Amino acid sequence: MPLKKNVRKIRSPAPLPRAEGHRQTRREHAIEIAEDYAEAIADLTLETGEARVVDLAQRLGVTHVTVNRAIARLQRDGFVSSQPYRAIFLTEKGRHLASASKRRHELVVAFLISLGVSERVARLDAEGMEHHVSAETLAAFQGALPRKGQQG
Amino acid sequence: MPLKKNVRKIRSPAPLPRAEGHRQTRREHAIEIAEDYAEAIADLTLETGEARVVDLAQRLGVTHVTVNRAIARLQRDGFVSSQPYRAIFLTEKGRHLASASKRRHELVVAFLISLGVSERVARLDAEGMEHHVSAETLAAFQGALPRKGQQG
DNA sequence: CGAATAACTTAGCAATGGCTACATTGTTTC
DNA sequence: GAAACAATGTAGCCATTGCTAAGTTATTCG
Ligand SMILES: [Mn+2]
Ligand SMILES: [Mn+2]
Ligand SMILES: [Mn+2]
Ligand SMILES: [Mn+2]
Repeated sequence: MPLKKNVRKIRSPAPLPRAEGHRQTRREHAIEIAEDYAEAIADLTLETGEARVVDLAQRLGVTHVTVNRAIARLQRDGFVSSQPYRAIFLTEKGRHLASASKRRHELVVAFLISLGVSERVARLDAEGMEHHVSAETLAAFQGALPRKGQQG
Repeated sequence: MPLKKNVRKIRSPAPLPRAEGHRQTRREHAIEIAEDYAEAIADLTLETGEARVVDLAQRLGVTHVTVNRAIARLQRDGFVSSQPYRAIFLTEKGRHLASASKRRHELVVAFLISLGVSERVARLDAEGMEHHVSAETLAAFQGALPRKGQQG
């Protein structure tokens, strides 16, 4: 029997509509690429002195064309600055995003390893999980980490 | 100094190229919607007797049009069967996906709560994290869960 | 220096997944 | 049974994110 009218349901204390989780997930996905690129650009700059399109493509597992267009979006959104045929640089905003992302990423990896997950799988899973770990959950991960309680 | 040729680097034991994590993440994102819809359809069918477009839209936080097109893709991929103006049903394949997804989802929520994360945030974060939790990591979550070691 | 090569850019295709506006079909209600 | 309404479907828009093919620019090397 389709087309049955929605009955108004009586609820007690507003129990977190399920849609909220999906909305949050979509929001996180919308900035995920910015986070991964920022991290990669920061890493490459540190490791090799500059971030080039080809190296980003290699590291992210996409073609250089995909990187090119992503960089254009990141520049539009204020995360990087770039000029034609030159290397890519993070803006202040981009550096902040990179360092926050990098810290969270490494914490997630360390936490998974501390749980007994193999390093390989920890690194693979963390690449996706990291973007959905809120501040509260990150703090819980950090708190559950064995030693060096400070932050080292 | 841009346009510097890539130097061939000498490596020892093949240390998991970083691109692999990003590739895995993209693969997971490609089936994420199927997983969430399968779960939602199974839940609604159990709770209210059938899964209707409006109820799915409500639960997933999108418009009914978005649901409609998603259902078309799911049917194309063999996860659901549907006829115009009728409710939506899971295929065998869809039911399997739903039950695996539901089990993983609930385990992730329970694990986060056991870590001290508030139920609200646990539910919000789990909605995105779940799709990136591999079998190995899920087992580690389960192993770290307080009691009822079996699976209840 | 000029040719070869590597890196980068541009053009254009496709799938996904969101939307609004409008059309159609079932269900309820009078 | 017809009007009103709820639900579903269709048309068409847009942004993102992947791709291949072809063109352009910078670097390197003979
Ligand atoms: Mn990532
Ligand atoms: Mn994700
Ligand atoms: Mn779920
Ligand atoms: Mn989910």
